[in-house]
Amino acid sequence: MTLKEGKERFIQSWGALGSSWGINRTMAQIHALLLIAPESLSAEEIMEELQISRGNANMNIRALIDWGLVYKELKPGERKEFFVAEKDMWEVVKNIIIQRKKRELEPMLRVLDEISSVDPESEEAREFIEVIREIKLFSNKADSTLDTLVKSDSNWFVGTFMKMIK
Amino acid sequence: MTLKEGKERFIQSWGALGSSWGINRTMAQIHALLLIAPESLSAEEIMEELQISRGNANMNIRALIDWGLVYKELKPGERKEFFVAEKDMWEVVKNIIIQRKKRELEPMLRVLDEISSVDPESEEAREFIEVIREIKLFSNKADSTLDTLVKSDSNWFVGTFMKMIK
DNA sequence: GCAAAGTTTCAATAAATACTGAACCGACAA
DNA sequence: TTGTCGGTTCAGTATTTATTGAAACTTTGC
Repeated sequence: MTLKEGKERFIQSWGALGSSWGINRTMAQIHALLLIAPESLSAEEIMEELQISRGNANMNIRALIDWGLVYKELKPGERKEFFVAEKDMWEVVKNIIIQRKKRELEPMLRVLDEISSVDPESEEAREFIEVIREIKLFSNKADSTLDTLVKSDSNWFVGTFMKMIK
Repeated sequence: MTLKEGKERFIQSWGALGSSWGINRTMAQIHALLLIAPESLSAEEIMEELQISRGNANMNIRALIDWGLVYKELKPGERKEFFVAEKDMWEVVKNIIIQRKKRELEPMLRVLDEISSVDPESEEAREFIEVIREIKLFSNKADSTLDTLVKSDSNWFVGTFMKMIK
């Protein structure tokens, strides 16, 4: 397989993976492109490589920066911005966990709290409250487990975890 | 908050959560509806409750069964099928992990293997191979961690994990 | 102040995804 | 054999989501 084919395959697959996880294809592809880029790239280069418009590139690059997966790099003397991806996969996953926790898990926990307040006037209502309580319990546990996970370091994940739970 | 409002809020939020994770809104809503239903429901009842068509209901119920999140229940004497959700959240999460691992992580691992075979003829190619190698290493670790996770029981998650890693 | 180089925004549009509804299938009972 | 009750499928359509491209904005140098 040639380098060119390999790169294309990777970008395409990473894009597909993203889109089945609710991340738009282009955003994932830009991420892939930057992951394997030997140097930081400018918006122009990204547009060129992926055949996308300026607006699209800009918005998705911003989103990647928001997620902490890509950094802006200002080269001295150059007026335009360059972008590099975080290459440490543990950092990548940690940032994704942090963001999704904040954007999805936490709002869900708030909803679960709110709806716990239905009047327990009927048997059905009491059963509803109970189901919600269990989901809440589980979600809280997940929430704090993820917190701990995010605080721990890469080594822990790569090395210790497997032994510990065996 | 009334029971009706609470249920609606839950179904709506669960649907939204699903759609940000690449699961279609209706599928997540049916799941939510079944999670809080005091009894198993027929396709008709689901259609009625969520205001969706027969075809839509049918396809998404099948998908939920595929994922192991919903069971078919045949009531004696009744001709039609009824559906119940798996209520144990740990089982729910486990099944989702199993499915997504199979559908997304494993194919990705295969792609990473394939593209490891690019000719290391240039310096750039060697760098590419190295980046891919690291991603592969990390993904394999994630893969086996998830395997272990799935094999362990609910108690482990709810009870022991937190203490262990502190 | 003005032009050049670059970035951001967003309304219009394209593309992807989900949904509908009608036709079809199979099991059963009369 | 025919009719009924449900389940399944899928082409056409609707809805949602992503993308484009042009205008507006910002920064910098002259």
